[in-house]
Order: sequence, then C-alpha cells, then structure tokens
Amino acid sequence: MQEAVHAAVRELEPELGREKLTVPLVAARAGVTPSTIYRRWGDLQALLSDIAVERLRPDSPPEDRGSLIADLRAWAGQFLEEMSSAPGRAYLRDALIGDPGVNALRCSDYAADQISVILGRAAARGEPAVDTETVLDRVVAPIVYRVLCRPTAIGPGYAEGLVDDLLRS
Amino acid sequence: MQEAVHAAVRELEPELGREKLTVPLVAARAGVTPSTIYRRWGDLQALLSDIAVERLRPDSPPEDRGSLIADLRAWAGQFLEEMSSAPGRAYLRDALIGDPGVNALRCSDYAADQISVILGRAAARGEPAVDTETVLDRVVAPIVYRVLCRPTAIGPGYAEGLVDDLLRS
DNA sequence: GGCGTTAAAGCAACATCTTTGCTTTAGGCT
DNA sequence: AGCCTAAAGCAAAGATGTTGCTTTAACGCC
Repeated sequence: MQEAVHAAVRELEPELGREKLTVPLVAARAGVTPSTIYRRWGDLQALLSDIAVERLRPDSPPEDRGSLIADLRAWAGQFLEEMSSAPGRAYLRDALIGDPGVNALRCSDYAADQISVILGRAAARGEPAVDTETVLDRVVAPIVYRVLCRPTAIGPGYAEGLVDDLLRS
Repeated sequence: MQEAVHAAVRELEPELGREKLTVPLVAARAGVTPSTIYRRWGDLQALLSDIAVERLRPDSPPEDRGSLIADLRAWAGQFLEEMSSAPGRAYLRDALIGDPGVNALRCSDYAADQISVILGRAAARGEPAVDTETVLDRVVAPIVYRVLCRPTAIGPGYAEGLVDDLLRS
C-alpha cells in the first residue's frame, strides 16, 4: 500500500508538477482513500519528504578510482551535480521539511556512509587519514549550503576545488 | 496592512504553536479577510517564510573585538547559538521553503554582509586577508548544515573551532 | 481448521480551508 | 472635484483535511 502511494506520487509529479499535487489526487491514483494517506503520513509534505529521502539514497557504493583524491573529487562532483539539478534541489528541500531531524539526518547519513567507504579504501591504501566529519564540514556542507542559498555562486569545478583545498591542508 | 498581518503571526505563534497557525486565524487576528492574505502571499508558508527572513535579519553590525579572530569567533558563536535554538531552526527552515532562491538568498546575504564588515575591519588593521566566500564555505555552511541535518553533532566550541581551523591555514 | 484479536483501510459526514468573481474603498493624479 | 488604479472586503462555490464508526485481512492460538 505504501508502495502504491509512492508509485502514484512518482507518476503524478512529472505529469502535473510538484505544486499541483494534492492528497486526494495521489490517493485516487494509488487506488486508496485520502484518509488512508492522512492517517499514515499526516500531510502531503511528510509524504513528499519520505519520497525525497528515498530518491536521495545512493544506489551503489562510490566507484573506486585508485586514490583518495580521485575518489573524493568524483564523488563530490557527482553529488553537486545531483543536488544542483532542479529535481535534486526539490528533493533536498522536501527532505529538510518533514519531521525535523529524522529525514534530514537520514540524507546526511547517506552522504556520510559514502564518504566512509571512500575513506576506508584510502586507509587500506595507507593514504593520509581524513575524518568523515571533516569531509562533511569541508565538502558536503558548502555544497548543500550553496545549492540551497546561493545557487548562482556555484561555478564549474566548485566541488573539486573544495576537495583539493581540504586535502592540501 | 502587511504589518498588521506580520504582527498577528508574531502574536499567535507563541500562543498556539507553529503548526496550529492557519490563514483564517491570522487574518482574524490581523483584522483582515483571509482572501487578502491569500492574494498577497499565496499561502501560509510564503507568509511564514517572509516573517522568518525578517527575524533572521541582524539588527546591528557585529561588535568590534579588536582582532579578526576574536571578531569571527564571537560572530560564529552567536550565529550558531541563534540558529541552533528551537525558534532559530524553525526560522531557518521556514526561510528555505518560500520562493526558492529569494528568501534563502536574503538570509545568506545577511550573513555575508556581517562577515564583510568583519573582514573589512581586519583589512583596515592590516591583518592577513580572507575572502567572504571562504568564510561562508568554512564557517557558515558547516553550521547551517549541522543545524539542519545533524543537530546532535554540534558540541561546545564547534563554531569557534571552525574559525580557528580556517585562520590557521 | 475455525476463531478471536488487532492493525490498517474504507466510508461518509462534517469542519475547515482555499479560490474566485464581483463590489467597495482609499489614494494618487490631472 | 472627479477619474483611475490598486488593494481589500464579501460571499459563495469548490476542494481539502478530519474523524468516528464499520469493514477487511492477517496473525496467532486454541
């Protein structure tokens, strides 16, 4: 049932656009009654927030490119690309809304997990250690901040520059 | 009229709590009709977003403490304190919702302006130069990111540590 | 294999909020 | 003074959100 509702949102969102979505519409498409959705999620935002988190979950571990800097640069570049796209920004915003602390934290954990994999590989290679929290502060946070607040202040190579600055220190 | 509505929200929010606010309630308190609010703002979120930005606007330039590091540490500490309080987090989230790019950008500009003042004073003293954008990336972005996504990962001295790390490099 | 228990979904009536066309009011301009 | 425009009021229609009660379906237990 939850799956039918999620599928209904994924179908309807491209058809109608984000802000024309309503609970009754989604319910009709999913073949359930609106009250079902209200009872499970509370409101449309919470539902969209759940779906946003689902979509932001990485589907595979980061590719191994042979060195810490190459791995981090590639990951950061791809992360920025995803987040700065129109749908990416929308998902990010949706994820931040619902249930303070729960959904946003899950997204952050996704990033932290990916970074940990990269750092683990670097450690196995004997490369100089960096901390996951530090990468969150120095790479992820600036990307997210700029995507949300200053999208025009992101130029080409921005993500990679953050990685380079971090590893240089 | 806009002022009456803003005042009504400021009155009602502490009385009822954020999520019990409705457009008709605010309208009644402000002595206007709901349609007035709908026509001017579109919906409750846009109105709350406007008010959030207003509240996040600094009311005075940062205090001069005699050195770049002291100024930045004091400012970052206070910024974190404001943002991590329950109302601060709520305002931050509200500001990010409305009108992608407009309100969030205004908040970011407030921070950038404060930082520019601090950096301008440092330059006048002949202290080594730092860039406003760099301070946004290294200090503001991590604070905002953690407040939004990982509030439990903020310990005492976190903001000051970010400033120290930045100025050491 | 029935049979109670329980959690979830349907239904339907009700309350509330949102939208909209039209009217009214207030300010600025000639 | 008398338009002209922008903004607000009003009220009705439409859509959404809420809730108590009923129904269904899954599970464990005699």
